[in-house]
Amino acid sequence: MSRARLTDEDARFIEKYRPDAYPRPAVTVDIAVFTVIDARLVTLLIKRNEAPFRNQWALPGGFVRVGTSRKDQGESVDDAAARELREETGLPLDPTYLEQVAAFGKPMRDPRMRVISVAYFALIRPALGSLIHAGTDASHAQWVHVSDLKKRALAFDHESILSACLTRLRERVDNSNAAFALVGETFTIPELRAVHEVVHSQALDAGNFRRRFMRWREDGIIEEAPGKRITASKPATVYRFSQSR
Amino acid sequence: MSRARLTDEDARFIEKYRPDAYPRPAVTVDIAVFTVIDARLVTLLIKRNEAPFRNQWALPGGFVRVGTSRKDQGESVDDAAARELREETGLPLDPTYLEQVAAFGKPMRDPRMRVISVAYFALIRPALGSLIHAGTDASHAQWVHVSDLKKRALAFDHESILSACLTRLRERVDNSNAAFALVGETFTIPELRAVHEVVHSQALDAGNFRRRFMRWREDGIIEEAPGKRITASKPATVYRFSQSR
DNA sequence: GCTATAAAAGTCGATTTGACACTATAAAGA
DNA sequence: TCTTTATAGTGTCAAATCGACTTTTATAGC
Repeated sequence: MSRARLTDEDARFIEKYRPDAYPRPAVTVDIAVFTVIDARLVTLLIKRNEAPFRNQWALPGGFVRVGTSRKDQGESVDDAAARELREETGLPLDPTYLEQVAAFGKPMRDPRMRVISVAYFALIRPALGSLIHAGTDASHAQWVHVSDLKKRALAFDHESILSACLTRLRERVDNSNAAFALVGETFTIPELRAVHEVVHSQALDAGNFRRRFMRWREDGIIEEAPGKRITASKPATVYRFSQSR
Repeated sequence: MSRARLTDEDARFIEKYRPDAYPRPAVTVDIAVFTVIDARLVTLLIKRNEAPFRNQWALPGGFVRVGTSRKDQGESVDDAAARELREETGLPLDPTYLEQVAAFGKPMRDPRMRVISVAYFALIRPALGSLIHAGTDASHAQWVHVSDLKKRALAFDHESILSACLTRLRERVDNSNAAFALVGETFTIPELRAVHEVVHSQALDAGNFRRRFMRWREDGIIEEAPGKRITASKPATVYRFSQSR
């Protein structure tokens, strides 16, 4: 498919176009960041230090930077999500996994003004997860066990957003390569199984999971890595994800 | 989960808040409307009669109506999609199926200004599909065979949007009840099979599809309806979708 | 009535899945 | 050093599912 061309007429029209004719919404991104800490699925919450919902817990996120001219239209929504993630977590590197979930656009979801939010979910490797908490003020950012979320009241409609992100996460762990972003660069079969178990909060048969794993291996999705993982009992074979870009 | 409450402080803050601090994007909805006409999957395209991309084909859609005050924040994005669908198709009733697909937010996707678009796909029953074309100016709205889309250049990034909507449609036909929105209120097994075939553009084994169908029936998703569908050969049993709201 | 056609029903082997038993290998402790 | 314990890794089996295929049945059209 090739995109339709802009005509001279278009160019003239655009030159004259005054974009202030209609009121516009503010657009934000909100990100459900997941990782696994101590064999439990956790998500990052930020304590707001501004009204509205000051001192309440919310998902990390912020406004999409929109440029000030026709030529400079600012950053993409995806880039805004990646940037906010970097800024709020303080992580130097790109997230292992970042995917858009949906736009949330009910009126009055923000009492200040009309705000439409695009939700993302991000996955962080377990080892990095602990860094975030250490780096920032502990009272400002907090990893919260997903199983404890029911007790929490979140700002805005972030409970709905988080719920949608969780559903999407579970779907991706089952049917795509998302789970590999929740283990280390190298991992054992039981480690990967633990991720699946913790995401679905249900135990999986070790033998059956291994069979499934071996099919991924045959399909070239994962490959054996050198070394063995020393555990309290029999050492486990170590693997790595093949599509490491 | 209960939402966090607004405090008095919030109320005072909101009262003083001036929402014009940062530039905002325009937000639109774009809708891929699908139906089946003459046993082929088609989507509705609209010929733009304004710049940019004047006289080019585009997906139906339009701007989300944002209110002018804190109290009146306008319509929800979902409502905007339903409204645009009504307006552009002229159909009096609600669409049988309308689902958000994703937000498209790259800068420069609209040459006039920064526009973020939320994409939806809608499904229309076959009988109603023909009405639309008849009702509007034929040169203005057109049902296009999905298999012929490669040849068409569409305005904006509507080719990407349409492609994402098609992918989602196929996923929903396979794994949810979307297909029932592409047959009549009552339908036969072969009619429903034709929908699956046309969406995936591949023939399905009649016997195996029937077996799958019968499992849906056992699960109470569909139920037998009175009467028989008269065909050129053996009459077919008629069914209906059970969850008719 | 005969024929063509498609709905409807049935068959069969291959594959997948879930539940479970069994074996192998290391650490830990007596 | 021998035994225990834990868990990685292997194997088995029946049930469910799936794809390809055959057979029966009911109707329209000739």
